[in-house]
Amino acid sequence: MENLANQEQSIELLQQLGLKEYEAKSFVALSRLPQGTAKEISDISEVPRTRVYDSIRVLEQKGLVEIHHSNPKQFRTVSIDEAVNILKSEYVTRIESLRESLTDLEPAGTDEETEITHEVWALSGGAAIEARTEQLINEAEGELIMVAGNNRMLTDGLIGALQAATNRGVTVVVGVADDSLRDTLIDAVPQARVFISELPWLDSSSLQGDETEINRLLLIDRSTILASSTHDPDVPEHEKAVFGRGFNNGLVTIVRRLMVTGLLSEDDPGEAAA
Amino acid sequence: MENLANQEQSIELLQQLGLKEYEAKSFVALSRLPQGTAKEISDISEVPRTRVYDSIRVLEQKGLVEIHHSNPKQFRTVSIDEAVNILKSEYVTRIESLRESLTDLEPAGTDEETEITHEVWALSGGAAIEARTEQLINEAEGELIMVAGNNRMLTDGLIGALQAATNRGVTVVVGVADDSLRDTLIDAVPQARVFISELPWLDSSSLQGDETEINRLLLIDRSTILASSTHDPDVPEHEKAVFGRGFNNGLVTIVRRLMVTGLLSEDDPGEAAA
DNA sequence: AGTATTGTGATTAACTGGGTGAATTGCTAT
DNA sequence: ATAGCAATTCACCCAGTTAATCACAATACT
Repeated sequence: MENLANQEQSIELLQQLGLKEYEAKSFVALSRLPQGTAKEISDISEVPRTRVYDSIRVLEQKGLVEIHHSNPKQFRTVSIDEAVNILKSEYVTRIESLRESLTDLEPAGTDEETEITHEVWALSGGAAIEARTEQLINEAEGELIMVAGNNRMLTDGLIGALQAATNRGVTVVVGVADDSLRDTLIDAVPQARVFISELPWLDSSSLQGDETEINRLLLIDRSTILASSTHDPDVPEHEKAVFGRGFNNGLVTIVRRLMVTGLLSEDDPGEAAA
Repeated sequence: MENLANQEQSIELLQQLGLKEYEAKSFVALSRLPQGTAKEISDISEVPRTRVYDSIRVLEQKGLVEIHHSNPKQFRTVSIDEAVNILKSEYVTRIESLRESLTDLEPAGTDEETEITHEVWALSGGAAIEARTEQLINEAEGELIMVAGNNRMLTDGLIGALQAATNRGVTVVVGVADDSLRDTLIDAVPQARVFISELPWLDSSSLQGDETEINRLLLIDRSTILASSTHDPDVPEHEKAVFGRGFNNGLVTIVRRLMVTGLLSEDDPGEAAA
């Protein structure tokens, strides 16, 4: 039965990569055959036979399928690796062109640079949040406090950034979820202070009906914070974050107080005063 | 005015990468501003003000835009690099998932393995054709004749494959369009016989009204051929090819005769007999 | 020739996305 | 407070696209 799932997933992915439903289904059907006619494809996919021809024609023009002009026509896919590489190169070139053309867009001159007082921004998506996290870490000048509610939040990239931060003299305090990561972190970033975070306000179970987990907490130089949460840690796209800047920012003030007191007093009250 | 073109291209590319028109336009507009409100975005894009909100919301969920929840709401894009990386990773994961799920699709058991007598297949797209070319080169056991109607047809990958072919004892004959490539080829694949192809049947100008150029010609072990052509060498997607297998295949027979006689007798009649 | 199968084209139905305006919300200035 | 204005959301319509079906021509097979 897992094959069924594979089939569904293949179709889904192909559609996300720009193919139409019939094209995706025809391609997957054809992938399961050494070669096939319109009838055979129609039989094992749910594509009306009369529409297989259109679909295959498009696939052929994308270079994913070969056509043998006999009667009945025979079709077959190029190898999976070829097909995937074709799709990949298509997107790689698009992405690179995009980077270039975005880079030299002409700035639009709306002179009113509305100053934002309480700078609190919302963003979502694991990738975006991680990128922002790394950027903030690199901005740190004096102190950096970070709590990872979940081990997979501490990627190699972030650890590298933490390392760089300690190297330029930033005080780094990191909370992690369990021992294993604690040890690797101590290895990688020896100057950092690492602890196991068991902070009560991290624990969602204390709040009834709230399945939201806190993923990341970041406090940079006591003036910039980033907090992210998610309902389902397995779906990075659902991660949501707010981040705020400015010592006098309301959000920053609250979180700063929570983190600095709660955190520094937790397992080493001595440092809280410092 | 080049900026206008950049703007157009950015919008186009973003749409190809899966964004809707309004989303793409909003993103590009916002990219030209340090930050902006719905009104500002609507002014410099052609997105109705009331639809900016939908669009931005989607962009935010993709991690491309940050939202400042004030009134009026402020929006801003993440940095270009972040944005591009997010899009890239999105597609990289999709491609990789696709490769996996395609790889273990269950083969469909249509027992009738219809044997194909005159195996002549059509395929299009520069990438697909090049991949097939390389694969055929790697199949060669005894003799390999290749003519590139155009210098850009001889990529590094192909040259590498040719090299490998000579190393396993395959006789390699390559025709190229001009001296410069000839020299680099001789360097890279010393055992190959390289010549400048000025074959009359390669020259489209001899045929009135036919703008089609021959791109590649490939003859493997005198039993497999690949021929590709294009109307416009600058648009790789328009390249079309046929390839055929089997010593007794009609197409193969004809092309084999054309190539072997016409080619080998052209600048060195001595070898034609051999 | 007759019948089944294959291929092409046209036609209809369903859906998606662009475009527009009304209803709601929130702020500001009487 | 409340009228007025801007900002925001919501709901709807229209057009283009795509899915789905049908009718018919072309081809092979008996």
